Amino acid sequence: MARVTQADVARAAGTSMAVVSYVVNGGPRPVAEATRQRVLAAIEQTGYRPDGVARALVGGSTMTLGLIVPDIANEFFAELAAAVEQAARAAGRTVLLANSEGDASTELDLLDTFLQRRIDGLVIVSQAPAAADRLLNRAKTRHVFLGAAPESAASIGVDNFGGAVAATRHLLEHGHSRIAAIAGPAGDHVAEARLAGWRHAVAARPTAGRVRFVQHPFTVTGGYDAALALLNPSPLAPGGPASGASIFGRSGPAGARVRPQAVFASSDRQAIGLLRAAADLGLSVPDDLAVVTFDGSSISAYAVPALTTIQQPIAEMAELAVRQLIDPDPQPLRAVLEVGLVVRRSCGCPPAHL
Amino acid sequence: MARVTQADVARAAGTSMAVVSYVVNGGPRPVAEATRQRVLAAIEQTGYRPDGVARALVGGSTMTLGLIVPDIANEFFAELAAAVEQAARAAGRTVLLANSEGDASTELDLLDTFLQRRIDGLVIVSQAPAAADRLLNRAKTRHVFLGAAPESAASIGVDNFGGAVAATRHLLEHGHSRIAAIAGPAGDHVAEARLAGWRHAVAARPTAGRVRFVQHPFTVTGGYDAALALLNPSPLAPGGPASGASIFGRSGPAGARVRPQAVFASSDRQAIGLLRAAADLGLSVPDDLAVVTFDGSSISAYAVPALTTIQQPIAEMAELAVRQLIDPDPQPLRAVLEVGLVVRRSCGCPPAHL
DNA sequence: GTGAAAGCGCTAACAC
DNA sequence: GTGTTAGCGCTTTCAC
Repeated sequence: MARVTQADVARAAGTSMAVVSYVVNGGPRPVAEATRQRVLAAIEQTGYRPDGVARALVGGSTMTLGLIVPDIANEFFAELAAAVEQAARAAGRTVLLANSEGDASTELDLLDTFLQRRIDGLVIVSQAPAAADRLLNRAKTRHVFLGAAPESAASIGVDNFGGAVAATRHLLEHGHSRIAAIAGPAGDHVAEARLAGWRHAVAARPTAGRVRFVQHPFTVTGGYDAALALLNPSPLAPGGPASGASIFGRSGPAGARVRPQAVFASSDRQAIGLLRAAADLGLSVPDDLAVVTFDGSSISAYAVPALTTIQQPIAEMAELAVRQLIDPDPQPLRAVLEVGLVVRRSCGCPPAHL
Repeated sequence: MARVTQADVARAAGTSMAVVSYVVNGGPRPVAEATRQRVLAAIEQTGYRPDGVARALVGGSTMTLGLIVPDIANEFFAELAAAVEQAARAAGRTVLLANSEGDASTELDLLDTFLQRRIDGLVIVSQAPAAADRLLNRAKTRHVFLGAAPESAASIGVDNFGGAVAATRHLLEHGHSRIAAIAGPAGDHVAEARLAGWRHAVAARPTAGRVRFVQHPFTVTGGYDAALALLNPSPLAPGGPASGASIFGRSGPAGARVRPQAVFASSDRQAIGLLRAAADLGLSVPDDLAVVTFDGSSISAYAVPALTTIQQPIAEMAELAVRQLIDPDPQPLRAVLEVGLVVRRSCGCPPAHL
């Protein structure tokens, strides 16, 4: 018993393939009710399932959306993937997933593969937006960038600057004046925007005194190292990561540093590293050190203490992206979504429960 | 400029479609080197990319593997997905991902969709193994179950019992005698195996006195609730989840309970909830309460204190699964992989660093 | 070594 | 309302 095809159904129903197609697809031609029933019965009886591959070949659409992220094991992207898959499924689409591993050339290879698979559209957190955009345009494949994106392409981003400002201000409102920052890698678009937001907020209170920031990867170890650089009374060992200068001038010799009262961490993962470093240094969060972070991934809620964070609207991003990809006539999209402050324990606000 | 097809290339190279196919696929017939070069040039010049859909229609294979998990946002499954995608990519396959949301009927729908897409094989963490197996067998689609699986199907599991024994023994070795357990939901295959392991280990030391366990979902809140039930001196509010009896007889009235010195948590997520509950109750981990957990997902390393855990060999599972799916002649597979104890801080062992 | 042609399973004109 | 038929882009037999 090989694959059941439309021809088999047609035979069983005593009709033609075309009619079978019409009832399966509800068109484009009408079918008499009686015939319809016979076909339905035949489908039932034969166990026929339309072949998506053949369908895609003739019809044009594969009903498949691609998703490329740097690392699906990262909770932020995992949550994004879950949201995209859900939105796609709700729209009857299936999603092809791949990790670029943060590597531009891997990403381009992946794109090639997806294009050969004739995906209908792509959601991408890109390492090489310009190149990706070019490739996708040439293939006439719809796509939306999340985060970094070329000017002319559809994209969805969040207000990184505004979020960082809000986070830092919240710390300011707690009465802290020495608020340091753990920034993302230099040159990263998102990292720079968040750093700028922090800068903007602390600059508003010149009494803030010596304010410092360090630039580290968006990882747990990145946050750990950053925290050590920020919190350690002694200077870093040679070869350690570079510290940023105070915005009020170069900070004094390490021995003279005043410990920050609070830290704005640019990502949840970094904040997790910071928490560990604080624990290692015997510092209590939020009593000795207040912390606000950015992302709002589930990890921030699980941490002890729970992290006050700037929440990204992941579900909204996913829905918007999917909608854009399947919209019959899509408008140019260049969304910047609002982020919200989620107050939990790490900033020093009163405890709330799970 | 529409899609570039093989015919275009053939025309440009002054040859036939068949020859183009031969050079693209390196067979099945030989091609003269000179012709080959002309074809290659034509491909380059036209920007031809083979169409995967058409290829799949005739060839049979879509070079696509499916992955169905309950929830990709769960770090354990996210890590699994990353590993599966990586293994698949290394083998030239692409992965179609979907979330069953822990729901059997959603899972079956998903299966249907994947089958229509003609996936070559499927890796599944199933909610309805028997039904899924039947469907997949009927469609002659290869598949491997992770975790719960029908007897006759290919499956990969881990030694849940042995892992739980090792975890509990480690706690015993720390000198604790009152070791409670947070089990997964009753009826869950994996949960039962881990619970049995804990039982086995504590039974070996009858001096353990009153040992208790509670059954809760494999979630952070499940762990939180479980911890409250285990650690609170006062009885639970009415309507709270049921507590298991002591294996040495029903435990006494709540007021008379002795607080456990240690807890074996059946999953990392539950342990995270436990950590939070302990903090809320003013209990220090590991000083007041030692903890060992199960899974070894990244979250366990990030927690403060870092969690001592039973690590599942995720990469190995993924590689084994993918290999099984693409193996030209697959042997029946019924693997039970070993798990390892990863010692960190939560059990009371001396601190180690990030 | 190369090419013509027969499908893979389906949809959608286009006739009837 | 229903059936015939021409492809969709590709692989692969089979002749030359």
